[in-house]
Amino acid sequence: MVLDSAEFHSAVYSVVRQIPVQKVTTYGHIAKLVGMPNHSRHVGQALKYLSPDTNPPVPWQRVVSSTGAISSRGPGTDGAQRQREALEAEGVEVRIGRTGELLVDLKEDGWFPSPSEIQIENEG
DNA sequence: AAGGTGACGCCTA
DNA sequence: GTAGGCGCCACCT
Repeated sequence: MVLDSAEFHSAVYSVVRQIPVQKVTTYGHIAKLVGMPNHSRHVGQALKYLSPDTNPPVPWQRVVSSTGAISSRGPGTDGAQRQREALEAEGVEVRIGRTGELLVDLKEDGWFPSPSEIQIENEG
């Protein structure tokens, strides 16, 4: 498996598509599920390179960092806000941290299946 | 070719 | 509970 391959991307997408509504998981856990536990950053890359018209859709809003924080994507961008709105529209509670960070409760809404509980397109 | 960056995560003070 | 440092590796300059 090569990191920047279509294979890697489709593996990531197939996992993300299996996140249930009103649940969230982390970049790191997805990395583990696709068999590359030290490549959480590349999970973010794969989502970043998603096109809006990807079909079937990939619920990228259900992926957050290991602390439960929604990644800001840098000061001039609205990605974090759009992710918050998408999550709240699904019924997921999003809190605001002291420094204005958007936080979800991983204890309550986290979804961390073992690899055997999911299907990975490339391997199945 | 070389160095910096990033939709991250873990370990240590 | 918070902050800072380091590891990670494809991509961009």
